[in-house]
Parts: sequence; C-alpha cells; structure tokens
Amino acid sequence: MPELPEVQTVLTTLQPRLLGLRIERVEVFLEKIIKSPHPREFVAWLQGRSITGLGRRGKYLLLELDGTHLLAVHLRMTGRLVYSNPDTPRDKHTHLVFYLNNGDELHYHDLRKFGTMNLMLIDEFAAFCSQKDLGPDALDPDLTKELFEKRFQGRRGQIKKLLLNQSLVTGIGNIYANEILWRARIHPERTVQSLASVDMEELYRAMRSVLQEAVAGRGTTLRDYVDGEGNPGSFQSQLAVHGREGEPCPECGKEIIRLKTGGRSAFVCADCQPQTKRSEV
DNA sequence: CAGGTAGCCTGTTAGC
DNA sequence: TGCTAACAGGCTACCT
Repeated sequence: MPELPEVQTVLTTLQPRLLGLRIERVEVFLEKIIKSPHPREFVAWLQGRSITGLGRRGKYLLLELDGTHLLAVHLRMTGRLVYSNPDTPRDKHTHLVFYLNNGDELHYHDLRKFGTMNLMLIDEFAAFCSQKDLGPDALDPDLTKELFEKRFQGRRGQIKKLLLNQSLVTGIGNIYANEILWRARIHPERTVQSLASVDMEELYRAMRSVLQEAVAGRGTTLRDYVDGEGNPGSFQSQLAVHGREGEPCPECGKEIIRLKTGGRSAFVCADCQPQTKRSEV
C-alpha cells in the first residue's frame, strides 16, 4: 500500500499526537508482524519508553524511543497505524495495540498481514538500511539530479522496474512509478540504456514534482490507505494514468492502456510515452 | 543477467 | 444471485 507520500502523511498526522507520550504497555495479537527482536523482547523493550521523535526513510516509518531505540514500521500493502481512543473497537485485523500514558492507543491494523516491525538501537539503523540495501529517499534534498542520474548509470533493464527498486532510490511504488513515467513522457518498458541524459533529467523532475504534489494531497487512497487519524488521502483525484485504463490521457486525450510488466500493472498513454527514443519519433 | 512467477494474506470485483 | 478467478499499492526467493 503506502508509498512515500502516504507514509509521510501518516508521519505528519501522528507526530503532534504521539510526541512526548510514553508507551505503557503493548499487546501483540499477531506475532509474525514482529521481525526483530523476538516478540517477547520486543514487548519488553518497548514498555515504559517515551516517543522522542518520528521520522521516515522511503516507505519505513520510524519511531524514536528514549533517544536510544528505533521502531521501524513498514506498512507494505494494507498496513495502517492509527491513533485511537480507548473506546475505538478493535477488529480482527488489529494486530498490535500500543497503550499510551494519556489513556489513548495506537493501533496497528493490517488486512493482508504483510507489514513488518523491527525494533533496534538507533546505532543499528545504518546497518539495517544497508542490509535492506536502501538507496537515498526519493525526496531527500541531498539527492541532486546528478546523484540521481549516477545511481542509474551502469544499470540495465526496464526503467519502471528500476524505479521500483528501493536500492536505487527508496519510496516509489507502483502508483507513483506509473505517474512519474507518464509525467516524464517515458514508456515503462524503455531500458535505462536507451534513455538519454535529457530523459533522466525529465525523470528526476517528474519524480520530485509528482511526489511533492502527492504529499500535498495527503496521499492516494484507492482502497485501504488511511493516515494516522484514520482519514483517506485525496491525491487519487489527481492521478493522470494509474487505474485509468480506457479513460482519456489528460494531456492528449488518447485512451490510456494497461500493460503488464514485471508482474505489475503499468498504465500508459501510448502517444505521450512512445517506446522509441524522443529523437527517433 | 533480465525477466517472469509464486508466495505471503484477505477482501473486492469482474465475468460467467 | 451465486460461484470462481483475477486482482490489489510491497517485497523476496526462486526459476528459466
């Protein structure tokens, strides 16, 4: 589910509510969500710790505890982290509840149970990222156009697959990959080697602008996504191509088609995103 | 090595 | 209406 804009929205909605609160108790209803440490220690380590900061790296939401520990939450497809009142009912998909010292709760809800949590020392986070081979965050101010292009140099394969590869740049998923490629006027099946420098420049610009606009729109809710307060996003109304098979391209009016590449749906305007190089058209 | 598929899960939807 | 199959935003392991 959530890609960079959605995780960012969860972060900004949770931050003012959670900051400074203490986790009194943790109840785990589905242990498989907890990847490390062992669920027993996970609970013991968390209890009594204060939330001293919130952050994000790609699609990981980060809770800093006591300034020493870090809880990395990945929502995968259908995970939700929602600030809740004690009278909020817990349904069968609520797998973890954090009881807070002000009487409120933080609920982890996940229909498909793909989400993960890793608790670690802050010092271990760099090793965690390199073990997961996470590239720079797609909205990292330090990720310049030049650095972005460099990361794709020497790589092979279809550009869409590489955009989804979190080791090159982290935070982009299927929705925004489709939107970014449309805005950059690049066909998803073009290979990186076939892209000129101007194409990579367009791609970088499209990546930044699409993601920034999606953050401003509080993310995209197609089905399951809600923010830290349980509210859906609004960017779905601004999607140009994703999920819009058969609708007209907002740019040229030609019908949007759906392709299958890399096992994922790609939505394309065949006119705006030609398979050949720009100069050859 | 690039590309494809299956698997992890459950619910919704398209098609018969 | 009821049933079945395909599909859904992520990521990994494994196959060709």
